[in-house]
Amino acid sequence: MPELPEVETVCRGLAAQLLGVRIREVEVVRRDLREPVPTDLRERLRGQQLVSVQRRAKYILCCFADHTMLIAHLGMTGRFTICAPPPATLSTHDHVVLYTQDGRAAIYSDPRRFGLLVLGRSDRQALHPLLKDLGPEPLGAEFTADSLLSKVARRKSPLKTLLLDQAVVAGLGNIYVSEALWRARLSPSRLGCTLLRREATSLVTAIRAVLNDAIAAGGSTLRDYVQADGSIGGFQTHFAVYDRAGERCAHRGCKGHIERAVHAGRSTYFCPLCQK
DNA sequence: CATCACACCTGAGTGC
DNA sequence: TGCACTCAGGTGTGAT
Repeated sequence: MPELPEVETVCRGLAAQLLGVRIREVEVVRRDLREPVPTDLRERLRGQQLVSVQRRAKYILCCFADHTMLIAHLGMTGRFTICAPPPATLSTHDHVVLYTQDGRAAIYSDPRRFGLLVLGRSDRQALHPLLKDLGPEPLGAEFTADSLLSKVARRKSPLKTLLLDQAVVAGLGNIYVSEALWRARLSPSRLGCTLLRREATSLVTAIRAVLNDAIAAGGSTLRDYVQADGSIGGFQTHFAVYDRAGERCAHRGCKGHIERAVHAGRSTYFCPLCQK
């Protein structure tokens, strides 16, 4: 579910609402997420003041005044929403609640429990095991045609698979990889080692553009995803290819129809006529 | 190394 | 209405 634009939107919502607040209490309903919720989460966060909310790849990083950092991942179905006042009873899949001193609650929910909540230190962020092997941020200055080429030039996997690899570029998921390849007119089946320099340039541009468009729309909601304030995203109506098998290709003058294929077990959508 | 099938878990949708 | 089955936005593991 939540890919970079969705996680970015959640981070912005959390930051806008919660920067500077103190955690009054922490309630852990169940610990068995993708990794166990740390047993000392409550004592580490209680009384702490939130000083920043950042995103790295698909991770939400909540940094507190003493450099304690809460690392959250939403998996496929996770939500991180702010409630005021806190609900009288929690829902089935609400796993962890942060109650603030000003009478609100940040609720972490995840039906499938593919997400996680763990602790790290904001002053040693880059060394954390979950973060240390991530590739460049696609919206950052380090992500260029050269840096992309250096990571894929010797790889024999399809571009679809490579772009899902968080060590190649950090934050793309199944939807935005299909959308970016369509915008760049590159076939998802093209092997990394065949990518030309000018193609890498268009791919970098396409990735940036689709991510920026999706962030501007508040992300994409297929089913579970909501922003921090509970509202749904708006980009799902702008998909050119994702889940649009059989429809006409939207590139001007292209007579193709969108097809579905499978790469590494995941659906890929593309136009066989204009993506080369 | 690189690649890939599979597992993790729940819920929604489909077809009978 | 119920059941069996497939699929889903992610990622870590282990086999090849």
